[in-house]
Amino acid sequence: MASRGKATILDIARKAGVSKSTVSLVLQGSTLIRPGTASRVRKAIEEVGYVYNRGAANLRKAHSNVVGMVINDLTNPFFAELAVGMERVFQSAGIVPFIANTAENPVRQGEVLKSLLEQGVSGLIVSPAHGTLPDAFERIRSGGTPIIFVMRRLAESRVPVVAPDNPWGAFLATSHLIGKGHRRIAFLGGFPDMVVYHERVGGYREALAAHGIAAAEALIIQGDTNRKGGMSAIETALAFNPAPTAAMCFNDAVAFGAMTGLRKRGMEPGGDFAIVGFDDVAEAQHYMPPLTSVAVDTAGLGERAAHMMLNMIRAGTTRAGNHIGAISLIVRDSCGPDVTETRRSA
Amino acid sequence: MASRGKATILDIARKAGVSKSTVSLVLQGSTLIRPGTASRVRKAIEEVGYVYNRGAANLRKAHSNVVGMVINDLTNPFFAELAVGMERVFQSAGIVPFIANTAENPVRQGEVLKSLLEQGVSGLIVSPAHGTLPDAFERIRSGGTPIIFVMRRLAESRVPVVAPDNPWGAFLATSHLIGKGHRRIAFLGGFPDMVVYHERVGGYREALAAHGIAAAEALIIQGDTNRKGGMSAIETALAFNPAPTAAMCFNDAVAFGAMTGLRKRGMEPGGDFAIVGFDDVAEAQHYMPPLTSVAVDTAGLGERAAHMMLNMIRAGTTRAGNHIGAISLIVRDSCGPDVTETRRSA
DNA sequence: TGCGATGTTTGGAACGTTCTAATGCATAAG
DNA sequence: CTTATGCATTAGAACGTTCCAAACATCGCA
Repeated sequence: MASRGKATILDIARKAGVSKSTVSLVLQGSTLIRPGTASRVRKAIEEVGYVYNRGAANLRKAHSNVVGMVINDLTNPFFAELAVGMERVFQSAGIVPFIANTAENPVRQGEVLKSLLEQGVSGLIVSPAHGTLPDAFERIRSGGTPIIFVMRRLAESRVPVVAPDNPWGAFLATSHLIGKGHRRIAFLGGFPDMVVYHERVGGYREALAAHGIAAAEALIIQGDTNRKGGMSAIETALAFNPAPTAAMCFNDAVAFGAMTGLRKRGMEPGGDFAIVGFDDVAEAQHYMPPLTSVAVDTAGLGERAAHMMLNMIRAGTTRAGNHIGAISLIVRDSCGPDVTETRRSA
Repeated sequence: MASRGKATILDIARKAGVSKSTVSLVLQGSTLIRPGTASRVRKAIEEVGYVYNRGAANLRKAHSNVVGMVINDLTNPFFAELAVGMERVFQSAGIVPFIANTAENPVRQGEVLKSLLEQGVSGLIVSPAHGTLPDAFERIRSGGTPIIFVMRRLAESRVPVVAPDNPWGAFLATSHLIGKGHRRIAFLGGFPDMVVYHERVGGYREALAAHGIAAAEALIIQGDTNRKGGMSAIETALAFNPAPTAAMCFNDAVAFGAMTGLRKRGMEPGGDFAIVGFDDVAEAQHYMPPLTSVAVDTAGLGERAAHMMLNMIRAGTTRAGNHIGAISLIVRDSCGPDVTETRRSA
């Protein structure tokens, strides 16, 4: 019975002795149908194990209750948190979020985007993969599908963005390091083709300048924004002479990697070298030593992005203002005690 | 042009001066169409910015190229890794995996499952949320949709499972602890309504028995299978007198939590108390101290599950054999040096 | 010239839903 | 006893695709 061809609205209409229109009405909870009829229909639905065919429905309705969230790296707990933050909002708004991972690969991102679009998503929230070209997104946007970027933005793009205040976060973090007495401070991780990179390096530079410290370009070390990137970046940093005594990291993953790298060289993060991260992932407070980091209110940003998307969908527009989230520096132990004057000049 | 109503196969047919059937054929790469015609059609497609409507297509075709992966906790890196492992396989098989997170909530899981089904997925890979009842899945299965469980299984369910060799893993890990000289060994985390729990506790018990150690029921401490659960479990464990000197943890997240808990009490994991985890997440080797853990070949399990699903879809069956993956104990520093006889009796 | 074979293209029905307009049927109003 | 008013239900066309069967074109060959 259930095995050959799924049951349709028509089957259950027959079973309940009504027309398909009535069943459809019941399905969408119309108040038009008399309660008695409605419950009879519902019983039939239950009995047949009917599953609604949203594809067929969308064919007529043209708005689809599913949005896509395209994430560049789901194995980074930060993005995982972000994703579940958004998911929560969508779920309670009755719309279904599908998560897709691009593994920082623009080609894969293209495929994923295509699939989502073909599936008829009514909106897209994207954290673009490293190396993405903006035109694909412009095309989607001008095609009428609401789309917004989270965390990352693209240089020449007019897609609305939800992101933390990167320059200010980096400024605060770097200033903290300077306040501890450090003067040779490295910046680890990220690539110049990411806007976020410029924002964070910018904040770092400004902090140095504000304290009259000349930025040493050689201490700005590019690299992948994950643990491995952090390990090799710190390696490079320590090879310089004189070596830096502290590092501002592109994000927490890089910071964790840098810490591991330090230990490999027999140095203890916090004691021998100060590290500050960015994102303040859940792990940061449990790490050894607990990581000083820029908290960006991950869940809050996710929720904000989701709400923005909801509004865009409701309003049927592809435009919206940007949102720059407030940040705060969470001081823990990874920067150790203040560095003394004598040590600094050593 | 693009703004009012998306372009359809018919629009592009008009544009290319052919029939809709021809366009459809081109779209599915049929060799029937003359190359010249095909490229003319393709050009038209490009020009209009046409996006394929998979919903409409599935209406006729009845098999859908999308599978759903339902994960109980995406913020646990272990499951994130598992998900991307599966994703890779699916992607290269030309089918689109949608990831959904249930946040360990059976109600949410129900909603997610419903949505996925309505969307017309051709298969489902699920890591069931804690507290799930099996009947929902049995219904899906008997409805003809291939479904398999990963990592977790349900007691009374006949759904195929891909999981690591839990009993053997726990046996090995516990034996390692015993070999180090520990006799009072706690088991931390998990709940008895999870099959995995029984498997792992079972292995733990067997190891104790094999070495003639009586299991102390009070040292088997239930709790959430995340960091927080680990923190409170170790708390409970240490309150006993005599306190245990080592713990086998349900998974790495619990182990990390337990380590944090130890430090809170002024004890150093590895030195003062031995900890072993389960899963061997990427983080384990970078932790302080590096965590001894049971490696389950996460990516491998994910790939295996994905391939199994692919086969089921191709064969049009809802049945398949279980797969129990081999495990191996990765010894690192979290169990410290051997405990001496005198210390053990202290 | 007619015929089959081969290769390319096409019309139209079908898929499962929504939605508009129309229907039937009470009841209330005139 | 009509006629309007409201409520509950329904027929049928649409949505964008696939696929079958049929049509058309071209060709070689008797």
